[in-house]
Amino acid sequence: MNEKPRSATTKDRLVAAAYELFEERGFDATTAEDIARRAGVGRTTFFRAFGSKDDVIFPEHDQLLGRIDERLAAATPATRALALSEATRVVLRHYLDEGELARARYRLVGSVPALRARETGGIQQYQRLFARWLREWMSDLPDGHLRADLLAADLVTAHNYVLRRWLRGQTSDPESEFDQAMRVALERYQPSGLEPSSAVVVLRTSATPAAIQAQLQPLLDSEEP
Amino acid sequence: MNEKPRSATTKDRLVAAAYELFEERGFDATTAEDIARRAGVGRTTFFRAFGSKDDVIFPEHDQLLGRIDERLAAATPATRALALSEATRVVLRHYLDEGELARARYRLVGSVPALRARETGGIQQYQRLFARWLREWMSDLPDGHLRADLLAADLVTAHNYVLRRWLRGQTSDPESEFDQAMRVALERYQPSGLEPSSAVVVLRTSATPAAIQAQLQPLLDSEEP
DNA sequence: CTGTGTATTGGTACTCCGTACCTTATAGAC
DNA sequence: GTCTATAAGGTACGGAGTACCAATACACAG
Repeated sequence: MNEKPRSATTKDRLVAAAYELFEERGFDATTAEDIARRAGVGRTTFFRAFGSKDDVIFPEHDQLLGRIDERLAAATPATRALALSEATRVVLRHYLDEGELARARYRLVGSVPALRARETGGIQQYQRLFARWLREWMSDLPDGHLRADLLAADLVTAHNYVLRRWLRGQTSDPESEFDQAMRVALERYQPSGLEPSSAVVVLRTSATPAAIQAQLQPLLDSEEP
Repeated sequence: MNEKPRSATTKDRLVAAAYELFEERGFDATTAEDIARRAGVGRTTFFRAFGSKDDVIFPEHDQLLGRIDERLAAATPATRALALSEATRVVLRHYLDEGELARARYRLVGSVPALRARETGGIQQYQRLFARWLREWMSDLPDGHLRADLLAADLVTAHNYVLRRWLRGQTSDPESEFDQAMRVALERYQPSGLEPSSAVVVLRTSATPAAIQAQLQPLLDSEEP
């Protein structure tokens, strides 16, 4: 009852045709009919597959938002900092996996103001999702809601900082730059007034040593890689 | 050689007509011709005054950006924290002065996704302007560019936090909430690893005591109000 | 194989946005 | 008065997005 492979193929052909034409003649000079024709389908089919011309460039945000939400929902109070970092990493990995497609989108969005607005709208959705969880987690701190909004903005900004460096080809190791960026961003996440280098870990005494090790390892890895 | 009063009146009538119609029948159900007709002008005149239907809602961003840029350009190394706070306050004051108009825009933008995207695009412009200055000021710190981007995001986020509370009628003293929000946001602005409660002040020895007092007073005010 | 219901696609027509271009009118300059 | 410049209205056009209808492909029961 999901999508059939044939349907995915049609969408993929449309995306490929769109990127080709956008790079050939620019976004504004390309009509929806041009894209449809090159993909070998009718104009109607194009608008059925993508609600608008912009949507060809920005697909599947909803899916990413869902994965972030899942990751944050699974966090325990002791692992929240890690969950924030990992949820953000989900987005980074998505773009890294896209490879050249992500770079083509970056070039395109950078040259078309209308698409820029659309992209920042998508980014804002991530930020609001993070803020929703963080407000819940930090609501009893002084200025908790404000600090939650700030941390959400920092996470998204740190992500974009690393992503854009990678998109521009300014880094060959985005993952470790991302680790460092997350460390800086998460300086804001200090539930109590502890030293930045300390950590609070809560473990069930009934847990096996192996389980404890499994939970601790990623925390330690993210501290000193 | 600037605008004539008559021209301003026409634009004002169009803005008023647009807000009326948007609240009556909604944004999408209102055509550009409807607005022009109610304002008593032709459709062509509407598009000459505002480049698009969205522009009726978001005017004069360029002017605000210019004032922020001026304020930041005038900062000396010792007064940069204050300049950041004051530049952000320029934006807040602008919306406070608009009064009910700002609230009408807020209601409208909240209900029309297309306008939301447009608004976040404008916000992003502020953020990028702050980031441009901050990158210059912080470029020799470790992770300076990243920290500059984060602080820019924090300033904009803190501003929006207070502004939205005021727009929703959740505060009667936005200015002092803004002071507190700026204090929290500027925690990120620690050029060296000093205690958060300390400050670095550089003064010319040739300055008169009165001039020193004038420069110090706002800094002290923003520390402990 | 045939008939029937269903889902996907293509086609046509429509509204509206935004732009280009042309015409008109109003207001000074002389 | 005429001449010219500037603001305004009118018309026409291309393209986005929507609604609706026709055609075709497909599944499956009989």
